[in-house]
Amino acid sequence: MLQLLICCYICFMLKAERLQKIVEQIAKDNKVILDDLSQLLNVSTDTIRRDIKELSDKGLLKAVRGGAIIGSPVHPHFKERQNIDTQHKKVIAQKALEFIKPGQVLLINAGTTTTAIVSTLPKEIALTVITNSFPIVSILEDYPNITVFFIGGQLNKHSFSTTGYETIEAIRNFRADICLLGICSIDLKVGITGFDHQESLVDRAMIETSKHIIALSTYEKLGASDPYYVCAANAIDVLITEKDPSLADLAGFKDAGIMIK
Amino acid sequence: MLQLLICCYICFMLKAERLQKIVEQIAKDNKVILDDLSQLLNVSTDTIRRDIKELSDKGLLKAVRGGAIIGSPVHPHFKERQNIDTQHKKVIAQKALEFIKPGQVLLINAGTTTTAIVSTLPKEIALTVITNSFPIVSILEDYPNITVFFIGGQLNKHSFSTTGYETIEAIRNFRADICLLGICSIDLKVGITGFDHQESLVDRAMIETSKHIIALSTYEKLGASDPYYVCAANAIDVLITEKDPSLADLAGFKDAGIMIK
DNA sequence: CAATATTATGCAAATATTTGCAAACAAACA
DNA sequence: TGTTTGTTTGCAAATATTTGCATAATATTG
Repeated sequence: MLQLLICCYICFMLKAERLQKIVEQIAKDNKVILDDLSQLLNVSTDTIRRDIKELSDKGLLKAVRGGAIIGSPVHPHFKERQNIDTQHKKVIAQKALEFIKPGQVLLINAGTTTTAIVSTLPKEIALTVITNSFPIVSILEDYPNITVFFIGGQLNKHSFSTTGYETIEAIRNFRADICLLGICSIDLKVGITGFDHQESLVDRAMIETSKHIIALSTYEKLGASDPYYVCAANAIDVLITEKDPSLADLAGFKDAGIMIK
Repeated sequence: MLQLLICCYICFMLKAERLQKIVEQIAKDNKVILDDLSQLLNVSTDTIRRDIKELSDKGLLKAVRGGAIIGSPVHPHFKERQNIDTQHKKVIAQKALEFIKPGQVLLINAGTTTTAIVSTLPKEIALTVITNSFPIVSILEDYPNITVFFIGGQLNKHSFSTTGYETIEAIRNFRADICLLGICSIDLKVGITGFDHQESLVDRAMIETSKHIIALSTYEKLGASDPYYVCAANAIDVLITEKDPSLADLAGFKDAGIMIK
């Protein structure tokens, strides 16, 4: 402890280093105290508070008055929401929210964009969410009015989701109002395609069992294509990107009967 | 207890921590006494009273005159349970390991004891694990040679697992070599019983579809009983506790044909 | 019913958090 | 090099929460 103190006192410390030390401390003691950290890391309590807020947003700990305590017993890896805070995804998430109404049944596939949407849902909203994504279920743990059905199957250690025969069979037992579909690529002619065969099959099953499909894609993925076919472009009802829907590039999708947001 | 006292007396304590300790105590003793807590946690009785009211509002306990008792037959939150009895759970985990051989198919239910076992598995072991526990699947993410099937169903926000019709149906599609069953209570006459109805049903389904059943229980749960029946005591093959298997109290189980470890 | 113990409420002091702001600093670019 | 842009950090005022105490209300017991 003294070593840590000396080290921190003498040498300059990167912000990332500080965050790491906070996470380490939480892992060790199950808690951190704001003032202690402030002294230990030689920064103001304001900074520590902001750090804790940041880590809390990522789901790595739980901010409480005066410090922070350990979050859920779910592995941090499942909760890492590092890549979802990008500006683009926030914009898409905001746009998607207006389609989601209390009481609906949502089917949500695994991906950083859909995870971003889920993490921006209002805390008290009442919904039924069906998903095969572990990060999404870890977020929804804290939503008291959301009933969550998790779709079982074989764990896919790369996408943090389940895939395979059991997953697809399980999906077919549901019927959702809206499918929120984070997609790899979409092209008017080729349709929606994906990078992972198993996930493509899951996406297809989700589409088939949902009344309305809302596809989520960053602008750069438009017109691209990947190895595995999911569905035709006009199988979707709404396409949300981070750009202005009146952009010329998007006209083709509109003509195909897809609502652009 | 003395340690707790000293700790609390010396070091500053977050409010959130205090609330956790109250819930832990409830989980352990089924009750808390207001004045005791006040002394133990070094705050006024008013504060404890407000704490109890807060927890009672959340449904984690039931406020009664002079303290609080265990609330509904809902388990305290997993988070608050995970630190209880850790030493015992480590011992049980070590004993359980000798039954697990490479190549086996394991069916594992949700609970802190089974989670402890999984986290002590050797990193390179090759297994197939079927589970409905989110903490367990999050641990197994890092095991390259373990194939994981996750059993879907409705998310149970208290136990971090899935339960319900879909879960039970999905379990019936598997056939496991070994079922690792963390249990609430076991009594020779009454059998194995549980606190949560849904989880009891899941446990039963797991038992029915496994060749060998290894039940895991801390010693204090022996001879106890809970509201929901799971199975007869002799339905299990092995019972592991943290105590020496030659203890007199355990003789009855041996006579019933259960191997004690 | 009276005596006693327990709980609820209002209040004020201490403490923590939020918010806006400005200085310091770093990265990108002409 | 200088300028711009964005991030990080500390400060301070406004706000909110927590806590213990005093007091009133309520429940328990004989």
